[in-house]
Amino acid sequence: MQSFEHSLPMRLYRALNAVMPRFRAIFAEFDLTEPQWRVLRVLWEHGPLPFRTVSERTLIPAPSLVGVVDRLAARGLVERHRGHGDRRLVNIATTAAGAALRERVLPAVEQAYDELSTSIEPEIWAGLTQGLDALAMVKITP
Amino acid sequence: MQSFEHSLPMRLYRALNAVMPRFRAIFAEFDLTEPQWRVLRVLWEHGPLPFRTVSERTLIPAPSLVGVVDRLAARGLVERHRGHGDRRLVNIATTAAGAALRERVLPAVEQAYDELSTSIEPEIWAGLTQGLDALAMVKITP
DNA sequence: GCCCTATTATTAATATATTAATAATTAATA
DNA sequence: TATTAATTATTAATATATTAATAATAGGGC
Repeated sequence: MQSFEHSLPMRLYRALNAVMPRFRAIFAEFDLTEPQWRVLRVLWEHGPLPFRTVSERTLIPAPSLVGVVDRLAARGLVERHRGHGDRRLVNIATTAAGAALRERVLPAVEQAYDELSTSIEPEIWAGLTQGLDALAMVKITP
Repeated sequence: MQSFEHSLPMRLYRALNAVMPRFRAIFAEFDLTEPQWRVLRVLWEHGPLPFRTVSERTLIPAPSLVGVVDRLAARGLVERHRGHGDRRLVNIATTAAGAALRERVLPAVEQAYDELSTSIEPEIWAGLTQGLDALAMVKITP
């Protein structure tokens, strides 16, 4: 029986456990959870997007995203707009308040990210991202 | 603004999203969730362990682990035993049924793991695990 | 135009994550 | 030894993940 703690999934989870608390502490300063941050982050980068696209780019499952958007909308940070052509679609867009939040949150997060990336040797970092991208392309053959 | 989707955390999440569904499908065949599997897995490997140790080795936060152990115990797969020396401690152990489950679950999981590891070039895999271990040691300086 | 199928967002039900608080016990220390 | 502090498991409250089901809409074939 191979060692559980040395398995690839546990290594992935440990890496996330080591890295994310630092970022979540920054999100919490602005009363944002990590999924809420992800939604704002993709909207800041790409502008208004269909619900489904937000789900795909944030990796937040659609049923979870419903509640995340609900809470962001309740705080006046994002808005839902029913699609004009296809009326099944719902577009998500930041409000003025949601857009303004960017100038306060992004710098702190980007600084933490810089500190993270500079704390790893460039060759290690490169091998890591290369391996992660290879994993992400693994064919799922159940 | 750096691309969100190319950030290291999102690469980690995408890698897990690509890899884990295959394993969760196997767990589900035996009516096990992933956290439930992790608890059984460490007990199979190490024998009875204190609650706190199970939490650390499975990476399941203590408050979550309470419910996970509750449900495994309700199904007769594990048991709680109050510590004899330090009566704050709670030891977790598999029952006979929990131990027997191992012979049915482990082979399927190990086969899937073998298929995963052989689907990645050995050098890529090595660079990946090296990078993940480096990340796991990153000092958290908030 | 009608019927069947597919897509989209949502709801429902259960399990887990996260943070803070708590009860029971143990250790430390004056 | 009496009291204070620290540790352990648990509870509570809220948010998210997961799977299945559902309502509304859209498309395709006839």
